[in-house]
Amino acid sequence: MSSSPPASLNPAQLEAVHHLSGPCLVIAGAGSGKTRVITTKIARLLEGGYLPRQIAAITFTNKAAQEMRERAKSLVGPKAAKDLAISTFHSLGVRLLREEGSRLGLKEQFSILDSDDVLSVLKDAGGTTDINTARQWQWTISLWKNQGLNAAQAAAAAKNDNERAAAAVMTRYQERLAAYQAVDFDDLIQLPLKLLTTDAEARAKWQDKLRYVLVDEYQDTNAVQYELLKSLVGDRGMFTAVGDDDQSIYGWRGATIENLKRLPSDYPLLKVIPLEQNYRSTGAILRAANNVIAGNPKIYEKKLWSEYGDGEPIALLECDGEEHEAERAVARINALRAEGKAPNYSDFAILYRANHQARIFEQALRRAQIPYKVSGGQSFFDRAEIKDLCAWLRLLVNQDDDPAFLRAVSTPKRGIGHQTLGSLGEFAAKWKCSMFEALFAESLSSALSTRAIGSLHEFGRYVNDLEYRARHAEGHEAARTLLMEWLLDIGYEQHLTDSEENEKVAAARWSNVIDFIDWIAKRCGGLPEDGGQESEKQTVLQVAQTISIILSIAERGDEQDQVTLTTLHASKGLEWPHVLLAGVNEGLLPFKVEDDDMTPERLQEERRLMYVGITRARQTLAVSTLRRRKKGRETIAGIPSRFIAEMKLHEGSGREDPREKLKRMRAELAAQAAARATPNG
DNA sequence: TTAAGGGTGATTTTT
DNA sequence: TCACCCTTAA
Repeated sequence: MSSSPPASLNPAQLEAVHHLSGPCLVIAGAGSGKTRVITTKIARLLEGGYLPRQIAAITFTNKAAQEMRERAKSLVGPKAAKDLAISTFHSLGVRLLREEGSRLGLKEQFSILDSDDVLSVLKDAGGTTDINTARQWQWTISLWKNQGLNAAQAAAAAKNDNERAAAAVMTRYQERLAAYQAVDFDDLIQLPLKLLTTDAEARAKWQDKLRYVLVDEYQDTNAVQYELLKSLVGDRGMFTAVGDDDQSIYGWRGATIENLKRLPSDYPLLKVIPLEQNYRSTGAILRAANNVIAGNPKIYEKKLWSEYGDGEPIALLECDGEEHEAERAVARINALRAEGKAPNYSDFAILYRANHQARIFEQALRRAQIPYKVSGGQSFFDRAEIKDLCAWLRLLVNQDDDPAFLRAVSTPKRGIGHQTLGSLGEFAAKWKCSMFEALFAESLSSALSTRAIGSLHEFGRYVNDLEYRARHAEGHEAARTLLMEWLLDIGYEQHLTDSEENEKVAAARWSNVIDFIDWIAKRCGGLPEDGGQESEKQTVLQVAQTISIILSIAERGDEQDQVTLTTLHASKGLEWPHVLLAGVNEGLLPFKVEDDDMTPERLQEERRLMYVGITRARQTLAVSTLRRRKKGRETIAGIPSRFIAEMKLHEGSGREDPREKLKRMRAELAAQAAARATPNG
């Protein structure tokens, strides 16, 4: 490998890559090649003597982490790439807690609850069956945790009855997590921070382990993540934060751009490097983006530019209602394809503010027989009933899977409540074993009543029995029989009817369950294939073992030639040759519900959302707005978003507006005449 | 009185 | 699309 990065990096990128002596903040405009900077910098660090495992690159999503590792691999080779500590905030937290959790009284195999698990613990802890109440609590508690508040502090900060109730539930919730030896996603950040701030030995150890830290999407960090980074990098402050204040759109879930503002004062040696050259969009698109974002106060000055030509002017589509908007979107897609400007359907994206806006576009695209995919919607496997059953299967495969145990043991309810599970959890923590293992321990009788132990044993025996049968049921018929027996044994259909008021919903859930059973049974084989041959038979247990792999492949529906429909939020980080921003109306973008006062901060975040949307486009951008929209039975006037005016579509290049062009030419002629009149000043 | 069916309204989401 | 509310019919 050459000693210097590829010559094709621009000066700002080079500066960002080569600044190794201290803290570095890269303000990476949209499409400015930030991933390239991060991966090149990793290569540079390796050359500078860092070991791969000493370099931590932190992202927000698993997908981003995976992509970064891939990109790094092509630059530094597979061996070094494998050892790099590239991970999400949360998986870094998991790593820390697995290794050091004992210092916080956490057993090594603690459980991580997903948001579904959290919801059921909250329902239980708060004594409600109402999902919306529980969701409200979950939301409030999570925000508090993201601000670094514990239950007591939250109680003190609570401003109204709802918040006071949430704080009270939070206390019980935390007790329960502790008893189960479980943590939630927020704890994966909060607890490592607690460890590093209270335990000097652990802090020194980890600061030594991770010598250099790179953070991607820095503008999305919350208060707790800021503190975690701060204690990870210590006084040495060897880190590179890469982010864009103009793309901070997650304030509502705790991200704070204070983290960007604070950085220079917390690290006086901080080197701030803006990346302004854009390698993605045409001049017209960038001009509109710059014009819109100019309405926001700046933290760091930055203006995107590119070497590409001005390109197509931005199209403004004024529509008579949602149906019309969808029709025009379809027409535009067909037109651009007919003109040969877009060979593939995957060159198009339709972006909108709220998920439900996808519906009407789906209808229109289906009618026009244009393939599309809606990203963001929850998949079949995210449904509660499917996750219930997956928990059972996971437990069959691995009895030490505590979250699976907790879910299976309590769905359906079988007289094993949180008291029993709490004691079992404590017992398991004490003996450093899984909850399932603990359940058969002799000495458990000292911790639990005979009756509780009886129920637990009954459950344990049933799981073992089921595991035995699953090991032997082979082929789709045997599988289906077994799986249906299982559902009957645990009374799952009854559970659905009991837990759901609405009979129709319960029936729909049950039908999902049947689909899922069929899906597994089919995978157990023994069915004739295309060649007439029977497929190879597998046992239910074998299929259960591969289920997580199958699920992750099943999710991969991309690679297809389809138009993308997605929310503005989910579009961040992506790009398409042709983008349509839909429903750019007051009330929707910026979003506003009746009688709420829009704070300047809220409006600014909405503006950044618009900015993110605009900068997704490479070649053409269309912005559609509703002149009329339906409200109930009547049609009301739609007001175009203020952001449309802010784009200043008729200013700038002079190409779109002949009047502007004329004015400029006159001014130029006058200037020339003036220059001739007074030669050389 | 109850069930069924239409109409309506909807922030944004990852771990 | 999905959940909820209100109307309507038996």
